[in-house]
Amino acid sequence: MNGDSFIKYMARQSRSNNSTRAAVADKREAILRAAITVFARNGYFNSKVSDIAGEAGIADGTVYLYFKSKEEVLHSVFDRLMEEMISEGEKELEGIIDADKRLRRIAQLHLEKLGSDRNLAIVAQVELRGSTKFMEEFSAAGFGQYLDIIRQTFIEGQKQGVFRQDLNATVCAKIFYGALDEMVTNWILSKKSYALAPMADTVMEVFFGGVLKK
Amino acid sequence: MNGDSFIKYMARQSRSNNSTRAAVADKREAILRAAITVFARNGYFNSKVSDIAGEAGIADGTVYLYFKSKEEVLHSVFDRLMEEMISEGEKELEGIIDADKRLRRIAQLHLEKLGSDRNLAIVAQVELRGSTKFMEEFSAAGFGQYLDIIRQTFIEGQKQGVFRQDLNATVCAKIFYGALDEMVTNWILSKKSYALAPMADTVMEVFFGGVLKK
Amino acid sequence: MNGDSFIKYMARQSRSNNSTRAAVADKREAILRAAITVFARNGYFNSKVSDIAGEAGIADGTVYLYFKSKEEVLHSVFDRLMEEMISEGEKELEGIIDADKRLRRIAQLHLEKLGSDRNLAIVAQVELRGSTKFMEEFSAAGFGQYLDIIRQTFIEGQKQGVFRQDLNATVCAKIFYGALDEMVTNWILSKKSYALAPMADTVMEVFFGGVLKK
Amino acid sequence: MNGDSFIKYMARQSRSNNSTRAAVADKREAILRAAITVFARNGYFNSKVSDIAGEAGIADGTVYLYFKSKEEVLHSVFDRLMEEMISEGEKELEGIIDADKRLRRIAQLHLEKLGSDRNLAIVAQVELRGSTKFMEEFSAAGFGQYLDIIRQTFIEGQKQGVFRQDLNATVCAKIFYGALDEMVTNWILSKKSYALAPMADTVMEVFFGGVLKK
DNA sequence: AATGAATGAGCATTCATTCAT
DNA sequence: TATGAATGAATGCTCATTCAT
Repeated sequence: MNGDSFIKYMARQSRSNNSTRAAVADKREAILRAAITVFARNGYFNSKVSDIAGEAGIADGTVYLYFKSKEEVLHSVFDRLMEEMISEGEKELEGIIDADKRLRRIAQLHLEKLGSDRNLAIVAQVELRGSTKFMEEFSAAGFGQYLDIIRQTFIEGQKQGVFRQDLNATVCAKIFYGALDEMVTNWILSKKSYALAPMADTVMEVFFGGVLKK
Repeated sequence: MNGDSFIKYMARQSRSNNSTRAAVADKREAILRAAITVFARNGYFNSKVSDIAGEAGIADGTVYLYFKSKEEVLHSVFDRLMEEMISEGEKELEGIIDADKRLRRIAQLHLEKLGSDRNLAIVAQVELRGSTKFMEEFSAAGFGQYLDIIRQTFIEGQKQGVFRQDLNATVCAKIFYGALDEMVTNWILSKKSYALAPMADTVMEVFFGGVLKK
Repeated sequence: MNGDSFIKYMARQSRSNNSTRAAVADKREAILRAAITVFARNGYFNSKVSDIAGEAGIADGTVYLYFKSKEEVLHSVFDRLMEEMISEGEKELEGIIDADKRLRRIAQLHLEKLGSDRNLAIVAQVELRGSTKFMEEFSAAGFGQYLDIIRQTFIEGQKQGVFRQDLNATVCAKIFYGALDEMVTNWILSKKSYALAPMADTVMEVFFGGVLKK
Repeated sequence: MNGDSFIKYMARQSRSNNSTRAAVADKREAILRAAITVFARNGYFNSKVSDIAGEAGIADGTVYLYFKSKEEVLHSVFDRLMEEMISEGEKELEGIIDADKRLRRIAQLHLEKLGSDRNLAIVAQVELRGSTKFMEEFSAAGFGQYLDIIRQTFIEGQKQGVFRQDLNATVCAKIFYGALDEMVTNWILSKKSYALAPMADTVMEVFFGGVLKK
């Protein structure tokens, strides 16, 4: 005995092919966006699942239809961010051949991306680091890949003869990333409001030419 | 008023001045050390007060004789670290006049300090950032001071004519700190075991001279 | 926007209006009844929230869906009792005009009400007094109102010419209430089992006529 | 090897006969007084042993040299009060033969005693009732004895022909006590400041003559 | 799929009591 | 006797997760 009405039956039919998948993605997306807002506001550990659900305008239980746990929500935020940064980066870097120009473009993209969404930046910089376990086990993949892109670009530059060959590419990649990262962290914590993206230029200036007077 | 003998009175005084105060400091110290170990292992939020007490070999309640709350333990870890880094730094830098040499020494000290205590480094890098609130409200003082020392040194170098005057000192300080910070973070997360301190050289090499081939 | 059928929507509505509200009231009620039992058995401070939950046959956390805290449970017990005694009293006294008959009816109702639920009486007599704060801040309203009804009735009797006009109404109301109260307290503490309500007659006899032989 | 000084030794000797016992009684007394103050302020369950010790100007542990537990302190407060009221009462009533005069004197003494020490009254009225267990198990003896003195006096009055013989002495004793008790309770809770003792007259007036107009 | 009431494991903190000094 | 640092059992409350509807 199925109590469903005809109307509901039709509605389910119409949903089942295209729109279902899209709707699912939409709601997942909405939850992730809500999570970023909430995590940025209170931190991961101080955020309740019900806060996320409330922010997303859904019931608490619904979160569990799209994510296995609160932790998985956090991982998904990170995964999506890394995925986006890498894929967007690849697209943007497609035509750029010179390693120095590629590196400069990476710096710009990095700061543009995080500078355009303060909440996302907060979660990325602060919350995602709130757990050694997380850093070790989960972020490894995405983050390592990101750092590797920088490293490969640096090596390419060394081959191209633009970058000094006496420097360790891995360490240089870290320095480069660390410098950018610090720009973001300070931007988040700053009480003043300023654009993040333009700082890419100064970073590149120093990274390329150093601070010593010649 | 008090039936105690003079000798006994003096003994008690001397105890309460020397050994008691020392004992109190010792236990506080022991708790902090235990907390660093435990926080490094599980993260702040996943650490129980009873874990800290257990690690320190004391009863749960005893923690509260020395700290007001679990949170205060975390803050104390941070405060002590910043204090140490700043005071040790000041002592080490005393005789060094050249800004470039001072900066190099700061880099070395930073990596030596954190490189000598992996747990402390983990807490410093990972746990202390696990809370936006924490970063904003508490670390502000110590961390800001630390960054300012670097900035002042840089400005000094600009005056001395060693550093380029067209660069913004604040941004350069952040780049310098960010690069060092990333060395530490990667060192912590790395599965390989290597010395952290020597990386100061490469960082200085890049920070000073840049990566571009001349 | 919602794929639910109209029928289903209506069904849910009617459920949330009737049965849901009733169910909520039922569970609140069940918790209050459980609390009275538990408080009567062990006293407020020696009762655990889990005792109340256990007695009510629900999980610990469920108590907090209906009450903000353990303390609020106690207050609710008291509030409900005062409310009931006053509203039931007003209903019962409606047609009674003579002040002496009203007073007698109040005495009967008071002892009937508490005499019909030993646990409730225990909580009312013993637990609710276990805190000066409670007596001062919370019971003020209800208890004061109750005592005032007695006082007004006494004044009415003085106007009607049944009661001596040389007596202070407030003090007489307290004597009346105090006498009844002591009946209840002794009944609770007594190891013998006897009916409480009939004692109203003796109290009225003494209160009306005094103990002196004429 | 005993480190005690000669002075201390002599001091101990001088204390050991008379003054020791007195000193012990004094400190016990001081603790009880402190306890009354503290219990009156916060209630028994909300009072810490360290509060009592602090109020008495001694160390926490010292309380346990004079009392077995916090609960025993409460019982001692009660025991001493009952003892005092009964022994003082007996002394005061010694020469009084007429039962009505005895009863009037009891009422006066009761209100004088509690009216002279608000904190004691608070503890007696409010805190000592905060536990069914307490009322049942401990106060039984003292309180029962007190009520019995009233009852016996009433019976005496019936024999003397002053009191009506158709009334149950036990119930009358309770009414009498209940009326007095309520005077005290209201006095404690009242925000206005007034003398408690004079209310004995009104209580006797009503108890003896009743409220009905003749 | 969506709901949200119910669950119950988990934990920071308190405080009566002890005991070495 | 007196101290007060140390203990550790005890508990109110939270919140991630489940599941009947």
